[in-house]
Amino acid sequence: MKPPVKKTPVARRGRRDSHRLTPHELELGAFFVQMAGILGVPRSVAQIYALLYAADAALDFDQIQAKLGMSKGSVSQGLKFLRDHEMILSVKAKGVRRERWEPTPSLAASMVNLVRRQVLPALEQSTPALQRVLDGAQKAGASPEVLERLTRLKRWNARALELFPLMLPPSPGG
Amino acid sequence: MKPPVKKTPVARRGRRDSHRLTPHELELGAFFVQMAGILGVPRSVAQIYALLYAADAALDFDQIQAKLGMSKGSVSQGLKFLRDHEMILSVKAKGVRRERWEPTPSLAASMVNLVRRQVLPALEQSTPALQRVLDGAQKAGASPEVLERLTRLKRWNARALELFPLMLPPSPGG
DNA sequence: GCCTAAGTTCAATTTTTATTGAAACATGTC
DNA sequence: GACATGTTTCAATAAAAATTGAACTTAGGC
Repeated sequence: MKPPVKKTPVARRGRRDSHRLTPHELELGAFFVQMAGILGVPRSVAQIYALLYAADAALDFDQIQAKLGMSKGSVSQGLKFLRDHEMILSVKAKGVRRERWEPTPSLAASMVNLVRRQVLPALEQSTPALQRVLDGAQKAGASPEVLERLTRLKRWNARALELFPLMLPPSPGG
Repeated sequence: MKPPVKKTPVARRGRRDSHRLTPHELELGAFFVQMAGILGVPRSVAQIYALLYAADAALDFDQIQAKLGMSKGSVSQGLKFLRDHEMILSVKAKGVRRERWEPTPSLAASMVNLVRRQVLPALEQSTPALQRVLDGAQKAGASPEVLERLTRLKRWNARALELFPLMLPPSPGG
């Protein structure tokens, strides 16, 4: 599995694009990349977010691509991801086609969104699955210990499912 | 990035090893694999854990290998991971060389361990990094908005760092 | 309504991560 | 202390995930 703390993310940097970023932009990038790693978000997405986060003004597609030295495809997909998770907002001056992007006010809300979308569907799917597992074990004549374990697991899942929305409410602003 | 809900984990199954597992063992395996995916734990580890979780008695190395049809290397590394994270216990009859394994009583405590080990080091590393970023931005004459954002981020990190050990205490049994 | 700049899609490729298996290493038994 | 059994290590390989870039689509100004 991926090591607890990444060795060094040298891979794609060093291919002469880092000179476009200030040292503190780079370090903030590394921070977001690390956090993103924990949440299973790809590094390119984290880099885009970090760039916008440290930017004095909203940036457009080409500025992002240029600063990070990344492909159109990645920028497009990255912005889509960030949009879908309500982590960035478009700032549109009218009469201007080109969109410009800035981070949403609340990073906390953004992260909550992210976690919820990963975890909630999994918990929901699990409820009937665990019931089936328990039934199966019962019919197969499993030991009391196993049945007890599985029952606890099911209860745990149910409780998580009811607690989760309370901890991380839908989106009442941030 | 990995899709929110895995398409189908057909890959390595179907290579004629699933017939060794009952339907409910398989389904529990799928459940743990999914949860593991969210936490960034490889599927082989989740499969081993699921197997032990649904087992009436502690299992040894060879039983695990046979039931899951997986290599010695994977079993060894998987058990090491689970041991390191205190998710399984060895049940040793004396005079018997071979170790046998069962899940630790508290799954909750196990998962807490897992999350802590991923998150805490990241948070700790981040504290000085974010300070440097803020300093850098200040010296570079960043806008008040950016400085404010970075300051909030730093406070957030500090708070997470102090709250985390409280939410997920070291290991007072479970 | 046409033309072009802006953005998206997706198959091919690269990069990263997980798994395998054979050789090396332990450890209990006689 | 030699042997056999049980386990770990790690280089090679396979699988999964991220990234690229060129072809395609969309939207806006004229």
